[in-house]
Amino acid sequence: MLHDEVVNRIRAILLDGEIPPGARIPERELCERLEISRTPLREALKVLAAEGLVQLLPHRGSRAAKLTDKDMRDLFEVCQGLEALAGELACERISDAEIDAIAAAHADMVQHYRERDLIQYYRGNRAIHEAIVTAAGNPVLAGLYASVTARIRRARYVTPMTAQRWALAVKEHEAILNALQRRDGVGLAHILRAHLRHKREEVLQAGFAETEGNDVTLRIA
Amino acid sequence: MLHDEVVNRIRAILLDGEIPPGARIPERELCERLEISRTPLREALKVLAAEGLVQLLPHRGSRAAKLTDKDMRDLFEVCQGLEALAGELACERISDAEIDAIAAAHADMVQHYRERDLIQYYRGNRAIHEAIVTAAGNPVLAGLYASVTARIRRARYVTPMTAQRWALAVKEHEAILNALQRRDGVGLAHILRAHLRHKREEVLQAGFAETEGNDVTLRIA
DNA sequence: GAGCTCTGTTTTGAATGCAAAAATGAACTT
DNA sequence: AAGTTCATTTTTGCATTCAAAACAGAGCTC
Repeated sequence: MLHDEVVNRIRAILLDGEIPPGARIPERELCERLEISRTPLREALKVLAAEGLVQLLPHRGSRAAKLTDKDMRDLFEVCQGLEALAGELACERISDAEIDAIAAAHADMVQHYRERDLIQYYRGNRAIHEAIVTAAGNPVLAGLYASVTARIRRARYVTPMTAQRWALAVKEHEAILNALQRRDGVGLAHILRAHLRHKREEVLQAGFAETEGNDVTLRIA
Repeated sequence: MLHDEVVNRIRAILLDGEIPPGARIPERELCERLEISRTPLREALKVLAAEGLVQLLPHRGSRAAKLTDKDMRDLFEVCQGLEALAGELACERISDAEIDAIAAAHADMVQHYRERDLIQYYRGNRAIHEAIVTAAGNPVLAGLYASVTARIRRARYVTPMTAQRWALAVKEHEAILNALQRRDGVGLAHILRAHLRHKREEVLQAGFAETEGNDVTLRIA
């Protein structure tokens, strides 16, 4: 198994919440499961620590990173900035074919909204945002975006998605698609910022906080 | 020696250009120099690879990453976005004391400009930009910024800093300080973007490209 | 009975050893 | 002489080993 693959598999385990935030990472167990020895496992853990997904405590092993409200806020803030930048760049560089693909994904997502299928809706949502970042044509940006969204997503949350909020989100997405089609970079950046600000408010208002007593209620498998 | 320290020392070696871009990283030699064995060294190299400073080639060792024109452009683009975001946030959160400190650093830098001391000027310049990022009060942002600027700086370049360009840069810095003092986030973001765009143009126009034949002329020790 | 100390166990972090892959280079072919 | 092939050397990547640090728990002190 290649180094990157080891990193990705452990990342997936963390993102899936299989090792909950704050929990110790069982070195020996993971070694057996991935059928590797401690050396490559530890290399991967250091990489993930640099990414912010794992916390290393000298002589006390590694734990799955636990996010505070502040961390979450910071991550959203940066995510906003990155998406806004991606939106602007995407408008300059996106091809008609890419716009069509995003329009299709958007229609798909709206359909899931109509069916009130939250999971599929989220999936479609994510695909659109990722497509915009990809369309920006900047791998450095894409890399940072992936790292930030991974950390956010790792804290699996379910916001109490009210009908109003959901409707608003869909409306915003329509505006996003519209701005893209008009290739209105500045407008798109603004909409994306507002969109994420709303998302953040939802999440934080829902009482996100990965503290001892408060992390079970909001987590889904 | 602690893990992070190993990473930092190797990072410093790379940033200092002691191992030029594209060059093989001599594992054995570095081990002797840092007085560590291969295990911790290799852990550090994987971390630096995740950061983008080192390139790992399976079964062929690691090399100091080499940046193309495109990489450089991408890095500057992201850097612009991050600084603009930092500027906006800083205006919301910066304390009077921090503003005073930046004003002092600015005066210092202007003095170096008057003395035409480019090295000191660059140093002061960097300190101001870093202070703004710090003032944004967002460690996630600060971390990404550090990673991006490290990669940019690693490609040590000397742009043919003409009198006009230098004067313009100083003028822009005055506007930056001014916007900060007025706590004009949007304005500051704009100025920072323009400032970095100019910087990028300088660097790229100067013919940056870490290709085989073209990497000596522009590098300083 | 609460708290401290000391000892045995576990776990961590790093050095070493070993198998496999790549680089080197000498001999050979054309 | 240029290119190819094969054996030798070097380097890489990982498993294992080893010392030191943290942990756990029994016994001791007060």
